[in-house]
Amino acid sequence: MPNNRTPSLLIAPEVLSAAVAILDDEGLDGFTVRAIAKRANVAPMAIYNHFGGVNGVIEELWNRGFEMLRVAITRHSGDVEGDFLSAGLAYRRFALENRGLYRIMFLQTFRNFEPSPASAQLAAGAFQALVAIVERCQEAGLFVHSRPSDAAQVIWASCHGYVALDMHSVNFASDADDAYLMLLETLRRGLR
Amino acid sequence: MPNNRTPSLLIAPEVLSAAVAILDDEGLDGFTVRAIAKRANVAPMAIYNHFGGVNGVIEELWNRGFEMLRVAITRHSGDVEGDFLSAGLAYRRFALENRGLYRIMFLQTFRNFEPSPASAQLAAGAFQALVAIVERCQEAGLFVHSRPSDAAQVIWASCHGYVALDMHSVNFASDADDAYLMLLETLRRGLR
DNA sequence: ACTCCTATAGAACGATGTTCCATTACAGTA
DNA sequence: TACTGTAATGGAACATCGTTCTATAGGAGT
Repeated sequence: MPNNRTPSLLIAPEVLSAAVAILDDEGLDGFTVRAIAKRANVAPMAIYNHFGGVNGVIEELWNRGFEMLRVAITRHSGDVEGDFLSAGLAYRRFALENRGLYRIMFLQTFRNFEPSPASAQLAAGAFQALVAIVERCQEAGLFVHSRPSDAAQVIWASCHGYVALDMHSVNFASDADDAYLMLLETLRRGLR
Repeated sequence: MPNNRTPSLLIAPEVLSAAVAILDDEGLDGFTVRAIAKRANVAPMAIYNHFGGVNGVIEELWNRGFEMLRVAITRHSGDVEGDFLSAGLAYRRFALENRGLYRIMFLQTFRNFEPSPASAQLAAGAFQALVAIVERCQEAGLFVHSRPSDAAQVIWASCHGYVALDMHSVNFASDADDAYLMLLETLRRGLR
C-alpha cells in the first residue's frame, strides 16, 4: 500500500511495532504477513527480506519479550521479602500490559515456531533473575534451603498459571487482584 | 479416500477419535479438516454435516476433556489431606496423558473457537470438584478460612502453570516429578 | 423392488505463508 | 549534476487452509 518506499533502517522497527499492535488489538486472527505489512506501511516482501518470514518476526518479539520480562522482575534491594512480592506483582503487570508478547512467549504454540538456542538462552536469563531472588530469600532464612531453581520453578509456574487462566477469562476468584496477592502470600508461607 | 461409505452412527465417534489421535501424534500442524477426515476414513464434508465445522469438533473435545478432568480430580474419602494431594497429582496425570485435550482446554486459543455457555458450564463443573475439596480441607482445619473459590483458583492456577510450562519444555527443576510434589506441598503449607 | 435419506467426491472461493521477478526509488559516488 | 548499484515495491503464482455448493450414488427401511 505504501506510496513512498520506506528507508531500510526503518523497516524492521515499523514491522515489529505493527506486529505488537496487531497482536494486542486483534489477537492472532489478524496476525498475518499481509496485515502486518499493511499496518507497518511496508511491502509484504520486506518481512521476508528482513526477518526471513513470519517466524523471524515472532522470534524477535520473543527475544524482546524475555528481555523486558527479565528487566521487569529483577530486584536487588536490602528487603528480600519485599523484592519477592514486588517481583511477583511485576510479573503479572508485565503480562497484562504486554498481552501480545506474553502470548508469544508462553501461551501460544505458534505455527511452526521453535525458539532458537539463542532465544531459549534469553528465556533462561529471565528465569535466572527469579533464581537470584530465591537465593537471597534462602540466605536470609525466609525460604527453606532446597535447590533454588526448584523453588523458582514452583514460583514461576504458579504466577504463570494464574496469569494464563486470567487471560483465558477463567478466573472464579471474587477479586482477581486480591487472589493474586493471596497466591504470592501462599507461596511465601509455603516455601518457609 | 473411503471406498465404502461409513454408517451415520459411526461418523461422529470416528471423527472425534481421529481428531484426538492427530492432536496427540502431530500436534496442531496436522489438525486440519482434511487430515481428520482422512484419518477417520470419512469424507471431509461429514465434519460439516455432523459438527458444523472444525470448531464443532473442538467444542466436543473441550466438553469431553472437562468431563474427564472433573471425574479425574473428584475425591471424597475421609482423608481430606490425602484427597488434596491425590487430586493434585491426578490433575497433572490427566494433562500428561491427554496432551491433545489439554491443549484445547487451556493452552491454545484456537482459530476462532470460543466455548459456548454450555461448554463454559462444563469447565466450571470441573472447577467445582476442586472447590469441594478445598471446602472440606477448610472444615477439617487444614486450610485457612477464606473464600473456597479463591483458594481453589490459586491451587488450580499453580497446577495449571506447572503443567503448561512443562508442556512447553520450560522446566528448569532438577526433577520434574519432585518439583511438582514440592509445589503441592508448598500450597498445602501456604494455605494453612 | 422401490424410495428416501445422506455419505461421498470434486470443484470452487477467499485467505493463508511463501517464492520469484520485473520495476523503480533512492543514496552514495564521480 | 549525472551515474550506478542496492534494495523496496507491486504483483503474479503455488500449495494448503476452512468452508460452501452440487451432483452422484450407496444403503437402509418399506
